[in-house]
Amino acid sequence: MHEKVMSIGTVCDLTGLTERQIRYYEEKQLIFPVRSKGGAHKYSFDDVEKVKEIHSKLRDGFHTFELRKSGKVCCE
Amino acid sequence: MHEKVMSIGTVCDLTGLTERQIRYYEEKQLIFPVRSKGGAHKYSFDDVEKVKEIHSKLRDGFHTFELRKSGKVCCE
DNA sequence: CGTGTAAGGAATTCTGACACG
DNA sequence: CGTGTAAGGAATTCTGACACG
Repeated sequence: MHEKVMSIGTVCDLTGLTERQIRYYEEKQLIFPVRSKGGAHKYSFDDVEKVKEIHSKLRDGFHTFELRKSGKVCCE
Repeated sequence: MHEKVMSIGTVCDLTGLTERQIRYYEEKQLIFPVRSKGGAHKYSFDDVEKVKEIHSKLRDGFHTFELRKSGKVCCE
């Protein structure tokens, strides 16, 4: 489930989050989608799970830089 | 692996076929993608496998209507 | 810090059709 | 029959930025 095949819109559907949130997590290096020819970001099912967990941790009071350092959401 | 999450471009990448071929197999009711809000077709990994097999059978001399009837590529 | 939004451009996908054979 | 292509429109995604706080 680490094949990067879905676009951001699908990730939004699966997680219930917005494009903005997903792109922000990516900007903070918590997830690493691949780029297709046209520049579109492609995500895997693993990424979907990570995004959900990141959002959950943020609600618990954590910050993105803490999540990155702790490796709590870096499962590769 | 039956979750419909990828767009046709990704299916092309994974199968090596063209959009035209994939849409044709769909027109002949050999694969059944779901539609997202915007009208885009979404495919699953199962669909990718089916597409590969359909193409393989066609090269072997079969016709789309035969594949549909025989159920050789209808694994749902 | 994490997220919302308006902005313009670029790439993707869709449909129906003509073509070959 | 199965696939290629040119055609125009609609929906998607991208990036950088201003905003709040």
